[in-house]
Amino acid sequence: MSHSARSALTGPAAPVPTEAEPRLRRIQDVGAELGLTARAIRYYEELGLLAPAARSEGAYRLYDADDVERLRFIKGLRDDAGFSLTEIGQLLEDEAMRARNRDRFRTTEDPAERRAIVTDTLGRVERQIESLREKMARLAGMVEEAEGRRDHLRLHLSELDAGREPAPHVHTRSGSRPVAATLDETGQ
Amino acid sequence: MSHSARSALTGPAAPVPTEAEPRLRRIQDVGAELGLTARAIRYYEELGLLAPAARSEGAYRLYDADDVERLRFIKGLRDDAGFSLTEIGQLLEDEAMRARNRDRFRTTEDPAERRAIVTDTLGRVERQIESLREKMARLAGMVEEAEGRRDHLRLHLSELDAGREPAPHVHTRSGSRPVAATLDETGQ
DNA sequence: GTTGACCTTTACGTTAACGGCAAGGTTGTG
DNA sequence: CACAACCTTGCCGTTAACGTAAAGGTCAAC
Repeated sequence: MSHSARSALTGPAAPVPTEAEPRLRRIQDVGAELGLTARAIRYYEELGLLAPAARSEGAYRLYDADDVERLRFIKGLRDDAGFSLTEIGQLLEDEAMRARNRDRFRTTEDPAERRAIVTDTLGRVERQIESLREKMARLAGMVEEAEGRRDHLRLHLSELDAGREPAPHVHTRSGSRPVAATLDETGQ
Repeated sequence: MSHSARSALTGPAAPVPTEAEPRLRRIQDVGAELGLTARAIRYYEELGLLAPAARSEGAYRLYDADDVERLRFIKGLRDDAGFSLTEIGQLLEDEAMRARNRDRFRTTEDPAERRAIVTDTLGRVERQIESLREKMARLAGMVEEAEGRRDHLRLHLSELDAGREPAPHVHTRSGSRPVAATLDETGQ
């Protein structure tokens, strides 16, 4: 029992996983998992969204689980939240500061300073949340509007099915009232 | 009572609002209200997101309230939901079909056909909602994650304020469990 | 120790979503 | 009618976010 097996699946290039080591992965491997190209990842590093990755002896970029998490976070901000890379940079700058704060926290004993650090970090996180919530709220507004149209159509349809003529067709344009309060979650 | 007044405010260029007419506005006017440049609006028309606008005798683009609504919708999809103009094109194609369906609906008497049309329209709206909800759900996930961090920090802070040392610092990395279930909506 | 898949940097190309300018036409007002 | 402030259609420029190709180095496996 020395080599054999798993070479059939992994091809001619794979980092050696010894014992309980940090588990470092190469760029394309990580990219494939996250749905990012190697170029995109390098670009993010170039923009400073990631710290310069660790390197192998031959200068290959190597990523650990934390790096992958950060990349996943970036991809989330981009795809899910629709932030630009510049905006993401802001949000991550806050994150970087949080990391630095953790260090500062550990290297001081002064309770007042510690409190200040945590308070600062808390503020950053809260602003991050605020930023996300704002987007969500506006998105929610659009969903509600669409749901209003949906409910109107459903009503219309049930009237048709009842064999009667459609209602006066109120033409509920540019409405801002809270439609569909009781019907919430009726779909699917 | 013939002219006078309102020329002091409106400057040397404004469409004449007679009686109860449709109220048509020029491109920059509309753009200013929506936070869009004239160029952007023309570009949207060029991409087919808007139907070619009505024109004045001198070929000026003229927009009515519906056009403005549609533009507001587009801007919402872009800024709030973060969709690309191409994606917006898809969503609006569905909307265009809905409009055509309204016409088809009015020009037929066959109840079966009418039902089919409404059903089709309903399907489109539901897909639109689905699309928005998907984005919202992922965004909500990110918010929850951030709220988890926030709550952790708050706890930490209150411990500091109590004069004690911080808790073991659980290092809750890459967590996927539903943090902060009971603490929901504690902020603001 | 040679291969083949992967990596490196460098650099130019591409697409989306407009910005900006030129050259000229239109409109409401004085 | 003259004027300022808008508008029109080109058309080229720009920024973001990568794609892609070149020229070469690395790495695990055979």
